Amino acid sequence: MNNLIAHIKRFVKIDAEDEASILSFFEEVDIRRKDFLLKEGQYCSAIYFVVKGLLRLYFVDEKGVEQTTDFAIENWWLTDFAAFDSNKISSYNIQAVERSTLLVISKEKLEQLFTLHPAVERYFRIIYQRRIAAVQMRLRYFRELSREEAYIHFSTLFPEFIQRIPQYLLASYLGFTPEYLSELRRKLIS
Amino acid sequence: MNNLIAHIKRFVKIDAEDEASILSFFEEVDIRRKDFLLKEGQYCSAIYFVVKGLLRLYFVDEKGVEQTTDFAIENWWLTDFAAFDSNKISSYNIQAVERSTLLVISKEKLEQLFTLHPAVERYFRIIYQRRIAAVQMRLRYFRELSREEAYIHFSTLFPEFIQRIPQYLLASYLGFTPEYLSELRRKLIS
DNA sequence: CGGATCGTTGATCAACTTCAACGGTCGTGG
DNA sequence: CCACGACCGTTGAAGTTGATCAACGATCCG
Repeated sequence: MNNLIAHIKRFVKIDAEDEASILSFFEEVDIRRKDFLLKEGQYCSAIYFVVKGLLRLYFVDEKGVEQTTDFAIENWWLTDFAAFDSNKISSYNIQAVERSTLLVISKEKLEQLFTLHPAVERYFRIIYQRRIAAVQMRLRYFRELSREEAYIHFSTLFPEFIQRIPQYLLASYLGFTPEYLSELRRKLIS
Repeated sequence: MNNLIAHIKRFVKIDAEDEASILSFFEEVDIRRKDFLLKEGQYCSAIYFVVKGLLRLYFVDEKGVEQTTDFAIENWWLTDFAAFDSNKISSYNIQAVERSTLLVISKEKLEQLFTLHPAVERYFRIIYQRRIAAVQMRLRYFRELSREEAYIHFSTLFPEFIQRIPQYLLASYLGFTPEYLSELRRKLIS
């Protein structure tokens, strides 16, 4: 069975006969490493479900440095929510860190899907709620922990994830420079 | 007409005859300045809609310093989403900054309300989506701007809000010390 | 094999914190 | 209505954390 349907079923009940109808709203997309799903300056009218692979959301700051603000692995949804919600131009990029398989749905189709299958709207209400909880926790860690503690925390919490991404992306995600991460690692090994 | 109903109607259509039914799920609560709706160590089984007034969400860090992570003014929802969603004990406090009037609903009642009035679940899906967009933007400002720039940005964007809160709460919200904010203000005035 | 990409190292520097002390103001009880 | 105490904002000195810059080494991939 499809990953997405399995994920939806973790949160809401859907009839077996509705599964195909729900899936028909989505388009499956394969994307190579380093390819883009969204580039700064474009409208962001779709949301992506990661079936397999790894995506990142980043922006480029005024100094030209890429700042990674989100990752998405299997069973995660990703988009530039600010642009998606407001129908404005995005100032973010979405790029594949690994070769990835996605399910894509446009904003309009998603709204049609909600109307036809209210259970899916409930599913989104639930995963949105969990996401708000997750972001709240992340903001807290960012606030409460020093950079060193944040690195230790994150790398002990998600060791398998650390393996999948290059170090400079982790540094960017945690909000510091690759040089500093390098220094931290040396300090922590000894 | 009630504030909450007006707010819901900004996002979804509801029948006039449903308004009373929806409101009957909520309890109106008045709370004095400095009083608490939630204390660290309690379960957080309710969510609050601010009819009038101003709330803050904060935690106490390992040094004993209060860290304010959210404010809620009129027409905003507030809770500790991490604790609310997971049914775990909260590590946050919710306190009234001003005398406030709230509408309160428990998690169970909210779920009953969703089932009885799907339009309200749609309303929550929509405001959750906007909230995720807002938090994403906030995380970006936090990342992109220096403390000085963050202060300038915030105080020009929400001048009337700045009036309502003491300076040490603003410093806490922006993630720095009251002393540093004081220094910034002096520097910026001259 | 060759070039680009990624991680490392060390020196210098800026941003922000910490701590301690002081002055003003607000609200509350006498 | 006044006086007192708690709370809040300010100031300055010293200390930390993490950024920046430049250069080098390793590795991966075409």
